[in-house]
Amino acid sequence: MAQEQKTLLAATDKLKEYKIKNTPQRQVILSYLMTSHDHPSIEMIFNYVRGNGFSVSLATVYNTLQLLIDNNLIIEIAADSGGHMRYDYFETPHYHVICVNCNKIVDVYNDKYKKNEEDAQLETGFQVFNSQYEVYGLCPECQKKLADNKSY
Amino acid sequence: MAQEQKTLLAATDKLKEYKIKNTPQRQVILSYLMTSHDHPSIEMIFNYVRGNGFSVSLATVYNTLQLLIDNNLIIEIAADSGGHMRYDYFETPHYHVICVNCNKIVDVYNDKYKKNEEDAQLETGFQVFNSQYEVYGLCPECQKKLADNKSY
DNA sequence: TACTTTTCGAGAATAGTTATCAATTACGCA
DNA sequence: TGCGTAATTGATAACTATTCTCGAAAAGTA
Repeated sequence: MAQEQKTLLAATDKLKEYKIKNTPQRQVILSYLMTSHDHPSIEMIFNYVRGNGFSVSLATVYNTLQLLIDNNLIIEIAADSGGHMRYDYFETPHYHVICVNCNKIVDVYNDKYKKNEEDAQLETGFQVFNSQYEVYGLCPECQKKLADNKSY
Repeated sequence: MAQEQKTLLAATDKLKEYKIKNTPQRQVILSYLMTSHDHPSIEMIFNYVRGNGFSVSLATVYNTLQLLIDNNLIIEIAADSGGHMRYDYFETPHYHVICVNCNKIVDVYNDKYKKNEEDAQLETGFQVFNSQYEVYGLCPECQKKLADNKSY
């Protein structure tokens, strides 16, 4: 069986598990998020779905993403400059290191930051569901690029 | 001297310290962010400045906030539902606990989460400038409100 | 005080997101 | 297996947050 179909099935299972009505659009969007590591934007998702031969509208992409967020299956990342939100499947806790120059997003699979959730709960009385950590800096490539430009 | 004037002076000093050209609009916006703890939105800032007898346009609010962000004086918080960005003076490291129901934002002054910056730097080779941590949950009031609604 | 440069601001332009609603589809149930 | 109901889809319109434009005004410097 092709890898592509396997992930479609995995996405279908997830949708069932969360009692989300199973449509082709949702399968493709979720399977894309489950397998890709490129933290796609709305536009990338829209193009991906159409590129794979499924019909879809922007409205459906927005609706589906909101649904997946509400079910805590994916998270939204504010990748500042450019102003485009990015989306990420969030089964395994990890945090994001974001380049302020080129907007690249790198995953770090380390859930130490999650430990603060308990503190937050104790401190504020909130019932905590989730937490996110983002680190901002310059990626190695942009460090080099900017250093080269300066040494004129 | 009135408290209000003191914070205006404090804001002026900050602007000088960061070599940002000193204008009434910038003074008022920065002093508002330095003293208020309500993580205001663009609109709230706009209204505050006009409400205090200063002329300002939305464009200026946007420009000023971007300038302050670029100088790492303030940070932008994505307070999801509603889609309005919120702004916060960021001299003392702290993180934000956000109610997913009413969008209230509570500060927790604890910089443990900042320790992950070193990890991130080692792991990714990024030159790290800053990091942010957000916790999502239900505030005590909304917990109560929702519990009451369910027990009909 | 005069000069140069930067900033301000009103409104136009843009772009991301949400709303609308008829046609279609999914899925529980007999 | 097929029917009926409720949910979803999608093209487009509407909306709204943000950015752009550019002449006027103000800030900082000598």
